[in-house]
Amino acid sequence: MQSEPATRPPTGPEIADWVRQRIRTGRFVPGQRLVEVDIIRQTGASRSKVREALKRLEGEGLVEIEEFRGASVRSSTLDEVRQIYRARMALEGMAMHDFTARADPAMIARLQDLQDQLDACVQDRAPDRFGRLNNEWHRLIVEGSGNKVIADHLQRLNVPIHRLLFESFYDEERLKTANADHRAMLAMILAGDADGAERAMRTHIGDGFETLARIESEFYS
Amino acid sequence: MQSEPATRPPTGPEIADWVRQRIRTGRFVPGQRLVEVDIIRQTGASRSKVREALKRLEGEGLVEIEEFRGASVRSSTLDEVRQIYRARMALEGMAMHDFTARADPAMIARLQDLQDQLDACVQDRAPDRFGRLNNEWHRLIVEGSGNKVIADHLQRLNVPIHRLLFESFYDEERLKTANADHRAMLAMILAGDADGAERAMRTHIGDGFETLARIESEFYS
DNA sequence: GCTGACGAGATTGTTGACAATATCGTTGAT
DNA sequence: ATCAACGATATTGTCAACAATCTCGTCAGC
Repeated sequence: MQSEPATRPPTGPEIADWVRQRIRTGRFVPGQRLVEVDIIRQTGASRSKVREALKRLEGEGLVEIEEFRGASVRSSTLDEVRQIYRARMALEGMAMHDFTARADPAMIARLQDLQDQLDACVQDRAPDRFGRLNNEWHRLIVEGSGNKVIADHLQRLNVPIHRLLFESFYDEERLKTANADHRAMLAMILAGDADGAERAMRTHIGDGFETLARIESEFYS
Repeated sequence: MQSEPATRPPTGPEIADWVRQRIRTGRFVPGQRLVEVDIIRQTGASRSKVREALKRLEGEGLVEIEEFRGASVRSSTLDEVRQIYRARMALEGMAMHDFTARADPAMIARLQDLQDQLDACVQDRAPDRFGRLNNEWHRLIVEGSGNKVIADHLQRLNVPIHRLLFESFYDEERLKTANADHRAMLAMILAGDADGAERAMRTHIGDGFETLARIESEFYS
């Protein structure tokens, strides 16, 4: 980001992205304080923009701001992660319902294309690529539902997942079952079974939380 | 708010509340520009605080901020209101599900108490009071679900409903059916039927949107 | 009369300085 | 050695002045 020192200074949302990314990849760990001056030095932004970005991230629940102590990366309890997943089940389930009901042929084609690539990842045991394609799959459903309000709220429901957890999230077993879920949902979409697709999405996300919880309990034992 | 000129200046969130209220009660109408200096004069806050509040409200979707043109009250299309209600169906439905599953006796007692008061409102034809108690009823369900994440997101899902719409929202017919819904849900909660209660909540909110849409189409014809 | 350029005033965006508070090492008493 | 009071430094919160941009009335030219 600071490779070209002569470019325009970053805007507020860009700083927010920058911090978000660093939290996701584990360069900022839970509890770590986010000192404004450090972020200014590393990004070249002005203080107002940095403060604006931090406030935004506080709204997303990623950082915590205490008066006169500044921002620090929030560490969520397992129970809070459960609540986040519960909200995702509700919203993404609804998105799946509406996606199925609207069923644009072009969208379905894109979904099938993605599905083929996901199948390939399972065959090749490529968990990293699978993770990215998986994100795209979920985003496609949400965008395709045509509900921007739900899309907005889901964007703010990102779990502050640590790097170590992430790396072990997609073991071979999980990869297979997740992909099987995807294929089952695709079938229901093609059949126009909106209620069934919604239920499937909810259990799919619920299973994701179970997996995460299992890993976390192993991780801390 | 400025009745006592010697009190401490209002904080950011307080300004946000102040503006929110004025939008809800129709003193700020959709499209109206919110000039920073005016808000400063009327609330006694500093400019930074006002700007902070407006940014927050932009995040909630209540106001729109254009560069060098400032904030104005956003007017949502009927389709966007539909999306909002769709999100509320998903989240409040899930909240109802979890509330039923957790079923704290003290909470249920409070709910029954509220229900009695609502019944009285229907008898007395007191739509204003009914509206307030209705809000409380919904909030009780959400709080009682124990999911703060969902509670947070629902708080940001308030529809910018105009005063005129609001006044005709609770006609006698609507009052009766809404209250019947509430009583049916209470029965399901007592029976421990979480899935049924969730479905009932979803259709209840869906009906609310239908009513709103019907009024709006009458209003603009 | 109509149109477009122009400029004064109004409004928002940004920056930097200053105030308020926390942090942390130091010192001195017990 | 321990601990509390203190002070220097670091960090955040607030505000006011300045810069950038928009708005709208005015006026010259056609």
